[in-house]
Amino acid sequence: MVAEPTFPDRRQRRRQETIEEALDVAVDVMAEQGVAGLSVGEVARRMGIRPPSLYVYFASKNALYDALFARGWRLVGAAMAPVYDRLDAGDDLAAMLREASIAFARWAVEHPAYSQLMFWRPVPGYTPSAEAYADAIDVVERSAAALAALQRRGLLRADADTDAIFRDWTVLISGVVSQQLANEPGASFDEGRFTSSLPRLVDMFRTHYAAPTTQAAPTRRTPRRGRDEHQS
Amino acid sequence: MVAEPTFPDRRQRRRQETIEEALDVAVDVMAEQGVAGLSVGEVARRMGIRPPSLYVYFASKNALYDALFARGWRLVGAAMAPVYDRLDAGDDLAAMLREASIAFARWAVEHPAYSQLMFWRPVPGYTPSAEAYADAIDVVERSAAALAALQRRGLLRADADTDAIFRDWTVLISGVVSQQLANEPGASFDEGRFTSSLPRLVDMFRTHYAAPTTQAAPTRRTPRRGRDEHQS
DNA sequence: GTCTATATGACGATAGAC
DNA sequence: GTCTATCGTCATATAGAC
Repeated sequence: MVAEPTFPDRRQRRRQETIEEALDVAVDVMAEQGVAGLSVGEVARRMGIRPPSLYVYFASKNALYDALFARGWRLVGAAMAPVYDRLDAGDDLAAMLREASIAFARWAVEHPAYSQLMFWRPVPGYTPSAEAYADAIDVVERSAAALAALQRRGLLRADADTDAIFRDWTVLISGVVSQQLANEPGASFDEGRFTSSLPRLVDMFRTHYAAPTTQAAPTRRTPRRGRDEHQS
Repeated sequence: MVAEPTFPDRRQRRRQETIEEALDVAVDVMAEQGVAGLSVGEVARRMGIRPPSLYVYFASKNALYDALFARGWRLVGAAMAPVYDRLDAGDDLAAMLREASIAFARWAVEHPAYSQLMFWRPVPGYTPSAEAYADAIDVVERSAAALAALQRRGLLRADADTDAIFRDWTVLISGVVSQQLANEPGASFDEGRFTSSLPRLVDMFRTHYAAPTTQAAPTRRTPRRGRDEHQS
């Protein structure tokens, strides 16, 4: 117990590397065999270890799915991060919506195995744990907050229900992703028949929800004050 | 071979009834265990027969999936049939689009097991056969034809690409269905958060694609003739 | 068409030696 | 942390008697 030969964090780093490798391999397997076709034995085989060894890192097969689910949402969240920044600062509504929709849909289409696990629930007996689900909620709420901010800043019409705007937004994106993954699975994002429709659909959304004023409301204090200045 | 004791078509009817029963039970199993969790043994168990007996009716498990896939598309096609009729005759674009979207989405949400098998591809190792796929194509092409007819009749704008209209339409519907099934699986069609957004989204679609003329073009021969009168 | 019996195999998961 | 060995379960599918 005293004077250990190796640093504990070094052990932990090795461990974490093995876990990451297992997850990478698992994604490959899901991509080839289908999400529900993932098997612990196949992952171990491809890693060059025996199936029981994997149980050192994952308590069960569902724990493996859970790690993949959480990792997927963290990855898509990371892919969206720069977009959120620009959404909070930019003034060009059309460009921002286009960029946001593309960032999400592109990631989803280019990571079909993750997407199917995250957006559909194709694995009998697996439900995301509360911990894994928290990563999903993070992304969803950041997206909802970004749209709500656009509305607060006067870029989206004030007379529309904030939740409805977001719900319609997710329907558009998930519709494109669903159709693309289901009906043209092999196609790239840039060449997909459905992903190609994304700008047009986003434009439809923007036309419907853009604030009537042509001039975007500035972020700074404005002439018309006294109202609308009371939120955190 | 001569003078059979029972009528062949009677035998065939019994056989067909057994097949239908097996499919009904299979849908129940998919609904409970997940689409990929369907097992021949479980179906047999619930029917009160032994697993090998099912192989008299279905050559393999994938043949069972195939029958379910085809049956699902025939069912949704039947559910849509009256809607197609009204689409071809009616003049109220908003009402027709609303009705069509609701008919499809309602069926999908109320038959989640079928829907997941038909719209997503959650079963490792199963791909619909060409025969089963033909039933899917029937429905898709009838829907596309119905929208194209609306455009030809002047209810949808002539300057929009016919394929694009249909693609956007399917994205809307499938987006609603996907989101509803994935995020609020238990909810009824009438109470679902996403299905409730359907009328609003369809209205967005209509606003975008409705022909600019406020007055709908009549179906009968009209003053402006000589053009547009040449289709089967 | 139904059954019993069985081939055949994969899977998830655990025990315990090293 | 890795392995061998193994348990137990479930699955699809076939052979052949009745």
